[in-house]
Amino acid sequence: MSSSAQNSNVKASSAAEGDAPQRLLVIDGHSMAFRAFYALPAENFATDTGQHTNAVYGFVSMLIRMIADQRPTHVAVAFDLDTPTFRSEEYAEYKGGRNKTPEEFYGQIDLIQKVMEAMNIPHLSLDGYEADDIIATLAARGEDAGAEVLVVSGDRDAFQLINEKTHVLYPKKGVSDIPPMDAAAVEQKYFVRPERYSDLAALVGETADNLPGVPGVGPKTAAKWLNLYGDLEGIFANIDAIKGKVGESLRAHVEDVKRNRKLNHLLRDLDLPVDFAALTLDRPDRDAVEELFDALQFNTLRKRLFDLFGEEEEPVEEEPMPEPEHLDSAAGVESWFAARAGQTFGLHLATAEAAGAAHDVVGLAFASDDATAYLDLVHADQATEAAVVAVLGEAGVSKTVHDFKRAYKLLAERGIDLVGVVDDTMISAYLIQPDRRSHELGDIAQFHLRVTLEAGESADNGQLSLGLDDDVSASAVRAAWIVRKLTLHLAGQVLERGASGLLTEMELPLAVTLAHMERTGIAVDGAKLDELLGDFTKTIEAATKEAYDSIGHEVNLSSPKQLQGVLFDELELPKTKKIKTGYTTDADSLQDLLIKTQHPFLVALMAYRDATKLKQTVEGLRKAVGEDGRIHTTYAQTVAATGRLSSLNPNLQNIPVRSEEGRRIRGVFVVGEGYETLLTADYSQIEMRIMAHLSGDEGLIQAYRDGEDLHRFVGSHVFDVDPEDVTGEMRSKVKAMSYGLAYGLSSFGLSKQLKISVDEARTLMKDYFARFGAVREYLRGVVLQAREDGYTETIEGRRRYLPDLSSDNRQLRDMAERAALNAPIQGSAADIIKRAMLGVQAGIQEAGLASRMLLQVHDELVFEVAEGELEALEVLVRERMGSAAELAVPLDVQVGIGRSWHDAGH
DNA sequence: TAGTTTACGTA
DNA sequence: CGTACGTAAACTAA
Repeated sequence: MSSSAQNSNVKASSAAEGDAPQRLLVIDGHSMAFRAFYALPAENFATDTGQHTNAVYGFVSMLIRMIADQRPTHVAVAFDLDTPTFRSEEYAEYKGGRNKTPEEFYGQIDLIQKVMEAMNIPHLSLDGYEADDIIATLAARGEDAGAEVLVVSGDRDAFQLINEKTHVLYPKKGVSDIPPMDAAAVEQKYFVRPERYSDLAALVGETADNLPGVPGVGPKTAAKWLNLYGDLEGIFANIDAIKGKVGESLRAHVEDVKRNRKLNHLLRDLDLPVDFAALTLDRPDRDAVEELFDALQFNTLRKRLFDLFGEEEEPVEEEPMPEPEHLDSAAGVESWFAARAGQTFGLHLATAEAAGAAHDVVGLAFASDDATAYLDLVHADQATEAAVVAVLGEAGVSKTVHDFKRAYKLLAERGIDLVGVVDDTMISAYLIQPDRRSHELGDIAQFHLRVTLEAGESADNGQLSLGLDDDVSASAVRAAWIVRKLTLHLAGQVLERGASGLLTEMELPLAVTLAHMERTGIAVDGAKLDELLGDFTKTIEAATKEAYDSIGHEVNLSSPKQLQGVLFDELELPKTKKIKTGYTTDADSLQDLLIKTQHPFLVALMAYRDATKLKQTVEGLRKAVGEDGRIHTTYAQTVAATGRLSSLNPNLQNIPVRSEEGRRIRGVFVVGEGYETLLTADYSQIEMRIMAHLSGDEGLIQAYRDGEDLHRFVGSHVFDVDPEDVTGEMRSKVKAMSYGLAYGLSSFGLSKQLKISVDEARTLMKDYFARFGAVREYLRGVVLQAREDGYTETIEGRRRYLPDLSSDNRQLRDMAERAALNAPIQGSAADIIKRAMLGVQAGIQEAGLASRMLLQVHDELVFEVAEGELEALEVLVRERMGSAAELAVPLDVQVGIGRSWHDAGH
């Protein structure tokens, strides 16, 4: 015999004994390995030596998930051997006709077995028998030991094992969706109890095992007979009573059925050299796992595995918060901080609703390692306030806050400077998990510390007109205490993820710069705004009338649902792309419909859409104009997963620029009183330059160094013509492709965008990569590396974690791959302009200029230039933006000047 | 009233 | 079947 129970060091655990329920997980090794193999693309999972690992990865991933979800006390994996079994001896064609094992699968079973050995999980196989028999035997032993048994198998023969103690986990698709099958589930699906399943399978046959059943008999007929006559024996006893074609068919194939039944019966009493205790789940052999996973290049899986078996996480015993001290005198403030010199203080601002949507600071909460304090700013006398202002403005006193930019602005409203901030828990949490949707204090406290910020009350909902409110001060103190704890907790993870530099050298200083930009705002011309609103309103009215006339009745042109009725039911235009609620009416499709049908309603509808969009934008801007005649956007520093900023209330990063009508809106953003002009500065083609840099493609790099028209240059190579012979059409195709590549564009997508055939698009891409091979290598490498590491990285080391790169869900995986292609490029561009902003801001200060930075639009900065500073500022901006990163290609900066954003554009 | 869907503006 | 965002209106569910 060649049984291999490798684990001499698996010992009976005492933890699993006693009253604790025992649970045995038995896995069909080959079956699950194949599942994993087909669920994950082999080309994305390979080591440097060329060994494919997709089946290994999927198998181990599935195993980890099973152990985490099911919490078994005992685990075993059974494998088939290549040698003949009693079944193939009996019936030579058993399991014949199967497709040849794919080449990429070779060696992966061995690797899975090695992983099992490293994980101290017994794997078994037995000469002459199949894995199913081993599983059946182990299940029987588990049942005898009083354990609950879970069989994981993609083989339906396992259903015969189901009873009250034993359930089967039968994978539906991939390796992540594995619903448990119990007796009821089998009955629902096959109309017989599990103990009759083998009889049913014998009648119906099993294609996968090359066992033909009775022709014309499916599960329904078989179940009917079995329920009528009890079991197979009963059927045979009454075989002559069965009428019709199927009856004849059955009588003609009795021998086949008997053979099938003999072969699909699983043996439950094999002589296996392990007892139940030997299957006890033990901890992995850490060193062996390290070594093996190094070779397999499984980095994220290693973490998941060790997390699973890691030290049981202590439920965070919440340290009782010290009673807050009330700081109500200058001496009190000074002595409280003096007694804790050198510590880092959690700071939280208590705020109250002020006029409009604004907030006022009404109090300050502090938390040190072992004490908390609250200062009521509303009632504090001047000396007390001066004392705390000194603390806040003292760089030597370290503070940590949640949402530094907000705190900085709130304090700046009162003329207070906040200095010495060494951590912002919102930014730290963001750098650790940039994909999280919320980084609010309560959410990250819950996630990282497993504590609740506040039961019910939030920090700024108190009625404070009369002064100190207990709830408000209490929740502010609590928040400061949590912020302090979070900083301690997050610091290690920030360091571990290489984000310390980003935090202290980039994001924290940037918060101050952004605060200044937000407070400054940008001036708008109110009269011009009103004029635009009138113009767009007129256009809307005209378009609406035209639309109604062309179809003979009214309809809400803003309602996609009503439009569907008009377009596809009433006018019976050709159907567009399907969406959840029917067929899309988006601009692209309307354009297509117009070309096909020339229907005047479409023209009016498109004009209506354009004009309403513009009007909405104008209305939004008008509502956002402050008392100072300026618009103050807010930049979200912890929202975009790639590292970009986003802009809200209002969004000034999506002001129209492409259409002439839309560009008029840029004309309302003007230079403010006392200033000379606006200046815009933008990076030209920064993402393409980053692509050239990251890929190291000599052709692209040289083109940029020579200052060539990049798209013309690429076009001449792709279409194999002289640069001067590149037509406008060729240039725009190449441009679309070049940008598309950074987004993971497919040939299908490219064909759609350029309105060319998929074949033509494919050829275009092929020719592109033939000339710029390094780009293809780079893009391929990004995904492979990210899959291995679990994250992508920008030039400043900003990471984005993409666990879905290993998902067996095709759609999720594809999305993650595209995100992986784009994140380093978009994120590096974000790094560069952030560096540039800090550089420019520092330069303005060093030079003592009165000019100021107003807006950032991803690759563009907008400045308000003070009298006589135009030349100095332009030089400064060009210099600092141009030197914000050292790339293999130059960073080209284009500058425009004008009294409005429109005029300064270029 | 709160959340979702559709559409569309920017880089 | 191209990434990253924010906003608004209509619609749906509670």
